[in-house]
Amino acid sequence: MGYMKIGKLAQRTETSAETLRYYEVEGLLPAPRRSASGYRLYTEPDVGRVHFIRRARAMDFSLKEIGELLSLQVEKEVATCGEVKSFAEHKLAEIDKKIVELEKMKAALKQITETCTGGQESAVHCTILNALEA
Amino acid sequence: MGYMKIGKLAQRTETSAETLRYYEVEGLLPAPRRSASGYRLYTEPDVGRVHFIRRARAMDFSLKEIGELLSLQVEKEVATCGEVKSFAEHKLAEIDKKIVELEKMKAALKQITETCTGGQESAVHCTILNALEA
DNA sequence: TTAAACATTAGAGTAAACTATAGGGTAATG
DNA sequence: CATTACCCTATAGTTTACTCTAATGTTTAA
Repeated sequence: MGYMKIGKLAQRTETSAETLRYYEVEGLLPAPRRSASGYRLYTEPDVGRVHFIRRARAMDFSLKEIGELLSLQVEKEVATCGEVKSFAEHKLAEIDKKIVELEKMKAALKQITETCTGGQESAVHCTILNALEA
Repeated sequence: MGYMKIGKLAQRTETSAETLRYYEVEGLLPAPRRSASGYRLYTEPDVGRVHFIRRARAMDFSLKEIGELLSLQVEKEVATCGEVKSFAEHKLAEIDKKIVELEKMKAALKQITETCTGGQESAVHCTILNALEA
């Protein structure tokens, strides 16, 4: 008990079975146990792992980057705390950079949506178009 | 006078000539005048248009979306300011969501770097999944 | 004047992240 | 038991946004 097949995992993580198999090929998901007939049998922690992947993807992390983040977990028996810490710090800096970039984008877009009336009038004076041109 | 060939436009917009030709094929740049020998001859407004495209790309608008924005621009008389605004607001919401998620991940990583001693012991307690679940 | 730098086209290649298809076997339902 | 739903592998196709190649013609500078 406690095992689920790929369809269930797909459903619970709002992913397709194809994508899950793809993640396995790409090394993001460990090859799970198999049933006698060869079906993949997943466990609860796999759900968390897939959720993590999906969340990171939504943040535009590449699968490669996600793999690196996840490797923090896989190698926990082997890696020293120091290694993990410096890796995490490195990733932290990257994330900070990403946030800064997004904040810039946000500021630019916000400025233009705020000055735009959003009304029915023609877009001739719409600042979004003007702002993007400037 | 006043005309420039593709190399010049590429240089002034920090784009490659290939990319400019690609934008033309994709309908983002209108087919320009040609010299007697068939060279593309661009004018000043083309610089602005390419800048517009590059800016929008930097804000993660897809080429398709940019095409829509450009057509709004072309149809300035027809399009309403509201149409343009809701377009930008949609993008803004997407960016906001990404930032929120990144902040979560940042917190998780920060927790790791703070609880990690950075010493030689095993990293069992240093996983990002644990941190995110907590 | 001739070599380089630059332009043209058509078409192929690239990378990432899926998504779909074919041709099977297995499990669950009535 | 049969039918439907599900799973398997291997492989091919898709999308986006370029990027490169080949074969060839045109400008420009020494």
